[in-house]
Amino acid sequence: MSKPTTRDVARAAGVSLATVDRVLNARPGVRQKTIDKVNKAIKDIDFVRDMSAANLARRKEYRLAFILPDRDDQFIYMIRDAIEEADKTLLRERTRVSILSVPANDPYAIIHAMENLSQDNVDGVAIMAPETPQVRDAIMRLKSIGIPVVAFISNQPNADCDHFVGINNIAAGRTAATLIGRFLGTRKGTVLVVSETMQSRDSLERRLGFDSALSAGWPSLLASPSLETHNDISRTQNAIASAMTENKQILAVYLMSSDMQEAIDALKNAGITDDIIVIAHELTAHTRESLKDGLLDAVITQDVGHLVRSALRVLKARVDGLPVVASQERIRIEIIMRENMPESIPKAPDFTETDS
Amino acid sequence: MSKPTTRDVARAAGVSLATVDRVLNARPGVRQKTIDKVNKAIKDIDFVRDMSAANLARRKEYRLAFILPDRDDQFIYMIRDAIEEADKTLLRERTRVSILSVPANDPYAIIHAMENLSQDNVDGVAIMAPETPQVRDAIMRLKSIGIPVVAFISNQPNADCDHFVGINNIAAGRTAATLIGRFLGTRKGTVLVVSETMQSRDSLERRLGFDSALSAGWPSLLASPSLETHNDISRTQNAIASAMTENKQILAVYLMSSDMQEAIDALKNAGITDDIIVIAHELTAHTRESLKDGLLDAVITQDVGHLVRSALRVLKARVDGLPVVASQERIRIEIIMRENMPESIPKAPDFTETDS
DNA sequence: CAAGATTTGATTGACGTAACTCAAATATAC
DNA sequence: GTATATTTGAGTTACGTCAATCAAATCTTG
Repeated sequence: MSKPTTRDVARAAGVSLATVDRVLNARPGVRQKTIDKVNKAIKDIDFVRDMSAANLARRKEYRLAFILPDRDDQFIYMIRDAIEEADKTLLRERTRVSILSVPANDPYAIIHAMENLSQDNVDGVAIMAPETPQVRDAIMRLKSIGIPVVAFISNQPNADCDHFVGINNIAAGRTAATLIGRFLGTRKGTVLVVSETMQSRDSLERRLGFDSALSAGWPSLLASPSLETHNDISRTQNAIASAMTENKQILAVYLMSSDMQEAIDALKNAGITDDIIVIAHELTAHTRESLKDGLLDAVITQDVGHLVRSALRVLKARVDGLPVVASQERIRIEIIMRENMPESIPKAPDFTETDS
Repeated sequence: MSKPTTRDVARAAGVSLATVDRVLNARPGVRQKTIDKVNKAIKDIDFVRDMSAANLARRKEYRLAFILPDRDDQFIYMIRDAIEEADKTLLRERTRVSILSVPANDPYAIIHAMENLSQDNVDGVAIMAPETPQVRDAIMRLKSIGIPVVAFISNQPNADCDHFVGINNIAAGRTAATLIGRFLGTRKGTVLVVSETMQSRDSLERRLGFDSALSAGWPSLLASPSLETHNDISRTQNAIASAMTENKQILAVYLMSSDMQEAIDALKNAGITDDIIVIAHELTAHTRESLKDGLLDAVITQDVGHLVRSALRVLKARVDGLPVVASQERIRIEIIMRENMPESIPKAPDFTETDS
């Protein structure tokens, strides 16, 4: 006996095909009693709706969009690449993925971009943005008009997003502290903490996790106040140089934001020695190089490909009203050292069929 | 302009729909000249065949199978669970996944199981088995009758598998050595290496990576010869107990095989102290517990859900003659410490639709 | 150049679901 | 009880591809 179809459901429930369709697609005009009858029949005969047939018939296209800051940042570039690759591969699954770049320094640009989104633009949105009341309101608007929204990399705990695709930053901070603590053993001294800004929730959470793990596990190590670089090269140079010369007790450095190439350069210029532990976030071309050099001792990272695909899967599931597989959507906190650094992955394959 | 269909291809190539179909599905009776014409048209108008429609029309089911050892092992259990979960979720995509358990101690059982496989059983196979000439031959037979095969967790470099789904075990060994080296700093002493067996390629590779990284980075640390437990509890107890008492210089222990609960128990019984670093493989209920206890300092692991899904994706792509997305199929070597241990994930959701 | 073989065209009915219409049946209100 | 609103049935067309048939056109070969 082959797989049951909607026809079988109709027969089992003693209703017509039209009614089954109404129930399956949550169309109005069906009594609760009938709905229950149909659902029972679905369970009884173990019906699972054939998504390929459904999508075919529905000739639906999933139009999904990412809103990203237009920062000039290796990490953002990697995300872009991953999105473009995903767009290519998902073409055959009737899914189009687009990127909306918004100026990172203009807090209203993102609001305007989001205001232009509606049902006839887009079916789902992934947002990477700092948490502000305006962004929250814009997210709420999208949700209210029935567009699923996921928070991407930066969480938006107060906007009621459908999902958060990203790592637990408190745990990431704890991990950084643990690595530094274990690498330093019983030595006594200071850990210099550098962040692009402490305005963002991500930084605050990392700092929180870092401090709690460090003080709990390695009381002999003292974390410095957060040195903020604000994306300003000369400022970064000066601040780090003076921090390194003033404080001779610095045994480790925690670079809390992503792709802090200026800070790494500054450390080099300040004549940092090999025995000082340096930990950074996100494996990019830059951090990869510094890991090889030995300047960086470990990088805490998340897989951008996985992030992007996870966001797309979740959005698609939301659009279809399906549950998500929680275990698949957990983004892992990865620890990369020189010894387990993956080789650079070749670019996306081309999609000429390889029939023979 | 919406997505091009076979009809558009036919028009662009100046041939009939039937011919396009013949070319697309590699049916005989088409001149090379015409084939080229059609392929050019496909490229020109950027046609991608709609797999859902194709599968629907073809009413094809993907029947995929995993061959697993029936070891009584938490890691294997986790793999089983992941496969069953995948089977449930893939039901709606006309994919059935089955598990063939073969006795781990009987080297011929797997051969017999594989001999029973043919085109009318299965469309693709993932094999987790030690590398033997018999297994290699059986894989070659499957390949020769057109069934894609991937090596699962244990590589089969001499059988010409379509893919290897698993981690680079040399890199895993290197990672273990690096963690131990960095955690111990400049201390001098011995690292006890324990493996279930050294017969398997996995163990050999891990050992290779471990030794090379340890001797290169931490010449003050000496790795012991591999202590083999052969899945024998009392033997494990005795061997570890005597190793620990005889050699007072043991600063670290590397448990090279998966789920070595007996070895962990033996270490406990031998009165292992907190300052001895212990590293194990695979995050299971057991190792998770020992991480919490503080007995284990780190676990090197691979995500079973990812492993299973990756194997299924690759097999499906092979069946369809499509390329795989390399970056998505890279299995990561994960480092888990107490501080970044993911909470236990709730079991698979049930699949009652959540339309509202 | 005829006979046969090969290649191509035109057409049709699946596959399982969606979306729509119109009519018929049933429920609810007054 | 009738009038009205709500719920259900029956039927149709479409989605993009596959698979098959049969006829027509085009190539080979001697």
